[in-house]
Amino acid sequence: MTNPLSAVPLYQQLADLLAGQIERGELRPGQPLPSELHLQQTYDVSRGTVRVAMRVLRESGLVVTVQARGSFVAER
Amino acid sequence: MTNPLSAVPLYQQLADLLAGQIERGELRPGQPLPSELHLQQTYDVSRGTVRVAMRVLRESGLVVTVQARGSFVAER
DNA sequence: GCGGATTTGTACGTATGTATG
DNA sequence: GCATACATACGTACAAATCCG
Repeated sequence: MTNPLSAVPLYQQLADLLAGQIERGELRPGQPLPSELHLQQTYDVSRGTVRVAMRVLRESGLVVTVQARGSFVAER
Repeated sequence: MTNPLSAVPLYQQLADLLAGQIERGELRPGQPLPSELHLQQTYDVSRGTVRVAMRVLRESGLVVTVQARGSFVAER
């Protein structure tokens, strides 16, 4: 899914991919995103890359993360 | 200098420490901060921890980072 | 209330790429 | 070409918080 050879960093590709799912309503407000482990296995990237992608999404206000619970699509 | 046993994360302690130097004028606008390598050796933390601290400072608008040049105290 | 499983948080290390001087 | 410095990406380990039986 993600392309390691692209000039776009993997973490950005993953963030874009998830942002797209949110914007298209495939992931709805309040709904949990897949866990870091799930994302890392699904897209074959390291957990660190997943975490950076999640940070990008948090900074753009798309998701909210709670320790030991998960990340959720932000309301509104 | 930083305290690994504190409840405050190392990266936050380092960010606070550098922010203090900036706010006290020990580091002035436009002036470069020590390199990641220097900071990691000076405070005996990993480069990853230094990078997270620098990210905190960037997000708070205190510093500006330029790849291959360094991080600088933000103007104003 | 306890213990284990799950999930995110912190911290470390290493390797390689990119840009600057 | 070489050295320096930040960027990306991988890995590991353990801590902290939550959830569930």
